Amino acid sequence: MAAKLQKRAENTRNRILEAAIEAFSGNGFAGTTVDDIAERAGVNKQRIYAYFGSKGKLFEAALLEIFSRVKIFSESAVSRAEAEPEKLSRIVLEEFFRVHREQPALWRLLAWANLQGAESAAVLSGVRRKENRALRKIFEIAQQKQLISQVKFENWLYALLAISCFYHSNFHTMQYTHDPAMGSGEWVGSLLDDIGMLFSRC
Amino acid sequence: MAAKLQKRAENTRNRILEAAIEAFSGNGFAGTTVDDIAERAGVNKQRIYAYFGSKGKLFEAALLEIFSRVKIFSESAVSRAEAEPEKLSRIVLEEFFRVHREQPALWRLLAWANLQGAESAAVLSGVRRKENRALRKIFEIAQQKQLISQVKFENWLYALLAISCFYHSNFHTMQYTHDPAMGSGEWVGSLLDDIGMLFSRC
DNA sequence: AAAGAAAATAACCGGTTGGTTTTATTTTAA
DNA sequence: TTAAAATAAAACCAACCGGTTATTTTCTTT
Repeated sequence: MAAKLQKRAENTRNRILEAAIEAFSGNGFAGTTVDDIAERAGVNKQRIYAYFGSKGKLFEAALLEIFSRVKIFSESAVSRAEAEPEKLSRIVLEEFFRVHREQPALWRLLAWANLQGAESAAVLSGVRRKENRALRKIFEIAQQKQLISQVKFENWLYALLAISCFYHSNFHTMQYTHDPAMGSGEWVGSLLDDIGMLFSRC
Repeated sequence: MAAKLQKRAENTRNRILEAAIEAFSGNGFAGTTVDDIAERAGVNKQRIYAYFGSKGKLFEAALLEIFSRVKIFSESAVSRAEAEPEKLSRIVLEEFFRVHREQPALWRLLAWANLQGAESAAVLSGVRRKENRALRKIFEIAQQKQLISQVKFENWLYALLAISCFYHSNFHTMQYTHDPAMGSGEWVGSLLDDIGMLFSRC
């Protein structure tokens, strides 16, 4: 870890990280060259090794960085959920869809990392714990009010994460194997309606 | 397309396809070398170009091949569903989990293909149409019997596909960002229970 | 303002790998 | 026997990781 960087160095480091997110997200680890990252960042290649040590460690840094950049749950969503707790599942789902649409680098980097195996994933240890705890509280309140059926929080959240992430991460192939209309806004709307219905209290 | 190959040639072609599935599934397109595939297949590298033309076309062939090898729905599952149609969602979900566990090459190749963009996905055009139709019939019968709530078949199937595929394709990272216990059999059992509950009629 | 430290660049290279093609030769099947 | 199938070996050219060295620019401290 670089102990104390000057402002300029910090800026260079950030530009490298930003470029790494773009490049790795787009082409994966094996498909990305260090030269490409250097060029995107407008930085000399040697700086990459100076600040991150190796291509592999840069990938891990990029993976960690994307999590710190992406807020998975907006303030406005929280207030919506507090105002209409009976629509909690639908609101959360909409948020997840929005995040994945706006920040494709998130699901893409995750997908690359998972395909590569367990190694690079370890940097994510404990990430998102705070957000999950906050969401759990809202969930439990809604459940106490009998607005959500008696399922475990983990399973409920897992399903919403899966349904939103999978849409983006399998978009291309699912158009051929599932439904060619998947790309339209109405399709997503109908999906959210139906899932929201299934997830509301029985 | 090779018009009429001798038995030996057919066998060689199949060995290449098998090796390509293994290699591409494990290391992705950029991470796999043609030499590696040739070695796995026990075949001269030149044969690959003779039968498939290029690394890219071989990838597409492997993607298509894995679909023809994987039956997504077993006979025994069909009979279970006919015997207990009220458990249809749970049965289908179990089947999907089983397929992805037994044939990781399926979700892996799909994940690589989706990350690469739209190009290689086009070979999948229409694949699985027959299976989807068969499943739709079972679904509609269960819905007429009021055993499943009034959601669209596409949305219902989409959710089950997402929940089962995402578990495997995001297993490593989700252990850190969601729940370290994800790997246990009880975890999956609990998930299937809860999803099955949510998806049964309200 | 000058000196010294930190940050960044330019340019190259060494060794390796990779996709694809070619040529010549050998094995197998009809 | 003859054609198809397969091998062996090399070659081409481009790209890539990681690192080095020498030089220049910028910042901080005195």
